[in-house]
Formats: sequence, C-alpha cells, structure tokens
Amino acid sequence: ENIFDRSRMAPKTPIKNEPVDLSKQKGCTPERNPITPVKLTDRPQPDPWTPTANLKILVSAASPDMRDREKKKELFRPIENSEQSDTPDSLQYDTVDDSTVDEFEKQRPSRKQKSLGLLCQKFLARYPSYPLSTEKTTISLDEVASILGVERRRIYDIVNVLESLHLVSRVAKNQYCWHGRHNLSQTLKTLQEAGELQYGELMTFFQQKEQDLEYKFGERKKETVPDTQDRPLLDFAEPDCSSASANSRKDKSLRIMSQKFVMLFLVSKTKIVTLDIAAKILIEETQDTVDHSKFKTKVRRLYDIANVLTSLGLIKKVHVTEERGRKPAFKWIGPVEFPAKTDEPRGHSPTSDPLPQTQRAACAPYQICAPGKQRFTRHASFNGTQPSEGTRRKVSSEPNSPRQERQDEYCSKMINLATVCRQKIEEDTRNPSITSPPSLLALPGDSDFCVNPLPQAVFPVVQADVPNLSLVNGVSSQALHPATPAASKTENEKPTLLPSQPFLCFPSSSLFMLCGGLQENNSREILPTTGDVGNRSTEAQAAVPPAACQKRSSHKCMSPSAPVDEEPAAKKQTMEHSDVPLSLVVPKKSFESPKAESVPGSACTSAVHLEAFHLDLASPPAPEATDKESTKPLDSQEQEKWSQNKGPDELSAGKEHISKEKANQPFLPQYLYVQPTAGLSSFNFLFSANQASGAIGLAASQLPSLSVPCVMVPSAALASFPVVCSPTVTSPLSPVPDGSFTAAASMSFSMSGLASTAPVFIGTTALVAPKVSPTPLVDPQQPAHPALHLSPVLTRSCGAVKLDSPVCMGHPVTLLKLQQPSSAPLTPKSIRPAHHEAFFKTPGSLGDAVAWKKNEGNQTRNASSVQRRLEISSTSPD
DNA sequence: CGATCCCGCCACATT
DNA sequence: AATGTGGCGGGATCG
Repeated sequence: ENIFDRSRMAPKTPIKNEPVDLSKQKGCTPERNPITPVKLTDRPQPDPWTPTANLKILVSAASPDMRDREKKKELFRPIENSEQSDTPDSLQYDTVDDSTVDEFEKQRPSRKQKSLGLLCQKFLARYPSYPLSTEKTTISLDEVASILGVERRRIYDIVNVLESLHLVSRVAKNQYCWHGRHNLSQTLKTLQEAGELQYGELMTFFQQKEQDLEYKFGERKKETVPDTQDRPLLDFAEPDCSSASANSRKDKSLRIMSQKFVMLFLVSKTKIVTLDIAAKILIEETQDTVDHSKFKTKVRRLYDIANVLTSLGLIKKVHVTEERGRKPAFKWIGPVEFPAKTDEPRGHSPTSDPLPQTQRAACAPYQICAPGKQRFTRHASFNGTQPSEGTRRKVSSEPNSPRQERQDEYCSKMINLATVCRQKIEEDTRNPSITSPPSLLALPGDSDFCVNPLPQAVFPVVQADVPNLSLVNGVSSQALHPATPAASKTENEKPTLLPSQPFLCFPSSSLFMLCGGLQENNSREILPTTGDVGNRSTEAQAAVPPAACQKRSSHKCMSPSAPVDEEPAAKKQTMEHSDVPLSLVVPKKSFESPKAESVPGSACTSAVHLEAFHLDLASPPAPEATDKESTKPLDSQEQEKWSQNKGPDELSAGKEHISKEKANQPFLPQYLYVQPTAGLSSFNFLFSANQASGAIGLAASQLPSLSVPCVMVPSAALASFPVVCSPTVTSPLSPVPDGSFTAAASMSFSMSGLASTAPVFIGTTALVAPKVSPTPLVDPQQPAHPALHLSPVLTRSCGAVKLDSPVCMGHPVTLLKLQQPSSAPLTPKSIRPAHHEAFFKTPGSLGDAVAWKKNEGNQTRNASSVQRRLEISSTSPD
C-alpha cells in the first residue's frame, strides 16, 4: 500500500519533496510493520552509491524484515525512478531506469532526504504524541532503525534528544519506552526553572549585550555556569549514578546539551537563541580554551539537537541579524508558560498518566535515573540506595568553583540526609520511589540538589517516626534550624528532640508558614512579589542577577556551615520541584464563607503577610524550625490570614516567581501551619505552599495556580506531635516518588492524628494519583488546575470549597474550606483513606494500594511511637 | 563561502 | 570479545 501511495505521491511532488512525503507516509504507516518503505528513504540504491551500502543491506537483510525491505526496494526503485523522472509512470522504469537511476541517484540521495530532522519526523510519526497511559510503547532501536532505514547511530541521536525531554526513556539495552508529550510541559517547566538558575544571568547578559557580554559572559559562565551547568547535567547523571551503573560515558553530552539548549530558550526573553551563543554557553568548561574546533563541534551537535527539536515543533530556524551580521538562530515556538500542568490534565496524577505502571516498571531503571532529581528532591534520596555515587562523584569531582565546593558539601550533606530519609521511607514504603514517574525531570531535582548553586533543599518529607535515624533527626533539626539559630533552638530542639524523626515538629499553637526555599528570594522579592508576579519574566530577569548573587552568597554561607546546609537541604526537599504551593486550606469555621469570599480581595494583603512569613522563615532558617516562633505570631494573625487565604497563594506565587527567577531555587516549600483557631479547635493544618512543580504544580513558577499539599492534623495531635511537611512538590511525573514519599509522610501524620484525634490530611492535588482517583474524593482527574484538584478532594471529604481567586496577581488561588473539624465532616477514618489515596497515591507508586496499607499500618504504629515522643518532647522543652 | 550536517570511525560502556 | 552507545569531526551538500 505504501508503495502505491508513494508512487502516487512521487509523481505529484517534486523529487525533493517527494522523498519527504514518502518518508512521512512511511512514518505513519510503519506503526506496525516496518514493511514500509524503508527502502525509499533508506537507501535508494545501495548498489551504485556505496559499495558498503550493499553490505549493510545484506547485513541488515539478515532479518526477515530487511529482506522484505529489499524486495520492496526493488519494487520501489522503479517507482522512485519514476518519481524522480518527473513522470509518474512506472512504465518508464525500464527504459529510464538507468538514466533515471543516475538522475535519481543524484537527486535521491539528496542530503535533505536523509536529514536528521526528517528522520526524526518519521520516528515521531510512529508514536502517538499522547499515548494512552495504559498502553506502554516500547521502542526497539534496532527495529526502528531498520524500519526507518538508517543506521542505529542516527536513532541514538534522536532518542537521546527525546530522552532529554522525557519523551522517551531508556528501559534497557536497545529498548526505550515511549512516553509521548504528556510530561513535556512539566519537563519544560523544570528545565525552565533550572535554566533560570543556570542561565538566567547569562541570557540576560546576552540579550543585553552580546559582544561585551560574550566576554563577560565567558567569565560569568565560568562562575555561574560552572556550578549550575555542571550540575544540571547532573540531573541525568545523577540518575544514572543512582542506578548504580554510572552514567554512561561522560554524561551523555547530547542529552545534557539538549536540555541546556532548551533551557536557553526557556530562559531567553526573546525565545531566540543563536547558535554561536548557545555553543559558547554550552561549551562551558572550555571557555578558556575555546578551541575553534571545539566550538565547531559543538555547533554540529547543536544542529543535531535543533533538528530534533524542530521536528518536535519546539523550535524553528530563524536568522538574527545583529551587529556582527546575520547569524543562524533558532526560535522557540513551543509552550512558554508552564502552569501547573501544561499539557494535560494529568495534573492530579501527572506522572501516572504518561507512564503507566507497566511502563514505569519497564522504564523504572531509567526513570529513576532521570528523575533522579525528583527522587533526590523528593525522596529522591530515597530511591537509590545511595545518593548515587555519580552524584557524589560529580559533586566532589568537579571542583569548578568555590561555589561548587560548597555545593558539593551541601550536596553531600543533602545526600546523606536524603539517604537516611530514604532508608526510612523505603522501609515504610519501599518501592514507591522506584516507581517514580519516569518522566519527571530529573534535572530539576538534580539541579536542585547538586547542581543548583542555590541549594535549597527542603526536606522532602517528614517522617513520622523513625527512631532509627537519630542522625536524620539531627540533620533535620539542623536543617531546620540552621539558619536560624534563634528560631529554633529552643523550640526546635523539641522537634529535634523528636529524636529519630526527621520530621519537623510544630507547636500546636499557631499557624505558621514554613517556607522552604529561597529565603533570599523572599526577602528580596517580598515586596515585588505581589505585584510582580505578572511580570515575572521581566522582573525575573532583572532580579535574577541580584538574586543569584544573594543566593549564592546565602548558599555559600549556608552550605559551608553544616547547620546552614541542612536547612537549605530541608528547604530543597520541601520545595524541590515545586516552587511554591499556593493552595491553602481553610477551616470552615474560621474562614468559611466569609473569608473565602473575601479572599480574593484580601489575597493581596494576605499575600503580603505570607511573604513576610516566608521571609522570616526563609531567611532564617528553617522553615520548620521556625515553626513555633513564626507560628505563634502568626496565630494571632491566623484568622486574618486565613481570611486572606488567597494571600498565600499569591504570595507563594510571587515567591515562586521570584525565587525561580532569581534563585532558581525557587522552590521554597512553604507550609502553613494553622492552628486550630476558632473553628478548628482541634485541628491543625499544615500547608505546604510550594509547589509547584511537584504537585501540580506547575503553577509554581509561572502559574499562579496553587497546589498545596496540606496536612490537617488534629490540634491535639499536633500539639504533641511533630508535624511533618509533606513535600509539596512533585512533578507530575515525579509525583510518584514524591507522592509516595509524601504519602508516606502524610500517612504517618494521619496516623498520629488518628491516634489522638482524627487528623485529616489534605493533600495537594498534585499528589493525587490518577489511579487512585476512583476514590470518591478523588479526583482530580480534572486536569484543569492543580488547585482545582485539591479542591475537589477537599470538597468532598470536608465539604471544603475551593475557590479560585483571580486575586491581584491573577493567580488562581484555591481555597479550601473545611468544615468544622470537630464535627464529623472529617472523619478521620473515612476521610483519610480516601484522601490518602487521592492525595498520596502517586501514579508512580506501583503497589500503591498495598503500600498504602502497609504504610498506614506503619504509620499508625509510627504515630503511636511518634506521639509518645511528641508528648515527651512537648512536655520537656516548651 | 559559510551554513548545515551526514556519515561513520572509533572509544568507551555494557554484556 | 562482542555488542551497545555515542563523542566527534571530516568533509560533502546546501543556499
């Protein structure tokens, strides 16, 4: 059939074009059988051209498919000839053949026909952009290569780039699994965030001044880039590391380059990146030695990448005429804004969608790696047994700059923490991490972790009990406190005290926000946040430099000192992907309608408050640690704040923006702890403000939408219990791991809560796994907004109402109203289960249900233990 | 003649 | 050692 088409086509189209068409057709048809036309594209005429060609063919022919192809080829040839000849008729073949052959040979072989871009199109045509989550598509490199009639090498070029965007993931040797673009937006978002950190400054410079910039640029690169750039790469690498096997060869420059290249676009204001600049930036290391040859090689690679990206419809070639002259460049034509979940509704269970479990399983190894970041970030550390040698290696190994060193240290610490946490978590939930969504961006995580100069790590989760890890606790405590000695020492100690628990303890007293993240940013941005949000990009750019500086400085300060480091780490974890979660939960009583309504208006104000909080928290320290202090003060304000509900969102949004822009670390996890004030006397709420990325986030950075994982805990419980902050973020994909992790954390809480009272957890939507959806509350399958997701859940369970508030910023805010806790609405038991699943299930978690159960059991247990501890702690110190 | 970038050698990684 | 990966750059082709 194909043949026919071709023949038809051929005549119609001009030779050159024809080939393309054919190829496309091929691409389409090929799905099942390679039957097609490989030949056409493949090698028109093996014979004449290259002697080797024949050999190749023969070799390939080994496979039946190949034979078929060859046959076809023969058949085709005539056709081709005819095509070329212009006269469609096949009749001519015979006669024309030779002559035609020559002609056509010349033509045929046209380079264009063999271009990587075309090949990529064919490749992409074979797979659905948005494959059903259920079906998992595996790609056999050999098969594809043969089908498309190209050497495997070429397929690698394509796959590597696709992999960098998480459109595919490597499952095994010669095997890749196709994810499609489900996670693309998430990936892009992550890249953007990472890019801002790494390249924000640079890009700004470039755009501003090219020449001078170049110089400076080079310098900066070294400074700025090195840390980041190197690290970012890590993303992948790290994953690999985690996998145990090291990353293969270097770090797979093509992949990294691809990501970096994409980052440049995403960071660029103009969305146009010239090849030379990109090459210069990407050369990184060599800056000094900028060999011309190296530059040249880099450019070649960029072309390769650009071809693939072009095929994906993400960029297009353009020319920029600058002072120097006309230069080749590419313009980003893909999505620019990445709300919580761009592409698809998957928000709830972002990851899951893209990757069905099966896929995950299949992809797992890889995913792990790729998502490494996530893992890291989240519980990332949990996944791998160890932080991954690679990571460490990189960290330690690359001593680019002082910064790095710091980072390294930081990373190391983080890793350690992560490891500990991981262990615990693993114990509880074993696999979840593994299953993590493939698509998640490893990058961000990684970057966050190691790469980002600003390491704001947040603790991913709080653990309920883990007596075992005293170390962890110590760390966590430190993390919390680090920055803010003042804050917490006393209070913190308690948490810390909670010996084994990594979690944070919050005083039951009031509400506080914990911000993970960028303290620096917050401070800076605080003011701007509210207003700026809209303009982030602009501001961001402007802000970036300073922010970066600050961050750096802060980081340095932080990282170097053990305590400090910890904090960042904690922040990171929390924040991680997500920038800032916006959602807030409001207890009905207190807030209820009145406030909720007011929210929009108040949001701004509230936002301010929040910001302030953030600042406080952030800057000093430990979000968690601060809890008491911050909390208390907040308490008084709580009501107001609550009324402001939106505020948080905005704030968070603002923060996110800011943070992202500047630090990039945008991820500040923010948690709001609300004490049972009025209505909810008995309940405590923890909100994570962050974000974004994770959960649903998306919103995080750019989007105002808020997704916040929240944990409600009965006040009583809280009083005595340390509260753990769930990691907010999870990227859609990553969610799995995160989710799992989170879930675990949350679980523990819930458990505790149950024990004493009934704790309710409100998860952010992000966390919600699609699969879970079945639960009543659930789902969120509405893709729409992350916030929405949350709301539904709440609504159901609690009757909470979520509101989207346009708010000042226009960021959507979600408010949740909770019915009176006291009342039954939240029956802990009934609710929880639902919530848990809904919230926590992560797509990624494979055996979620089981895991859950287990977890719950554990949690319960833990809770009890925790309670004990808590009680003790509570009594003792404060 | 510069922009593109195909081709495939060959090194490194994995099996 | 065989095979999978993929860095890399010569040099052909395009515009």
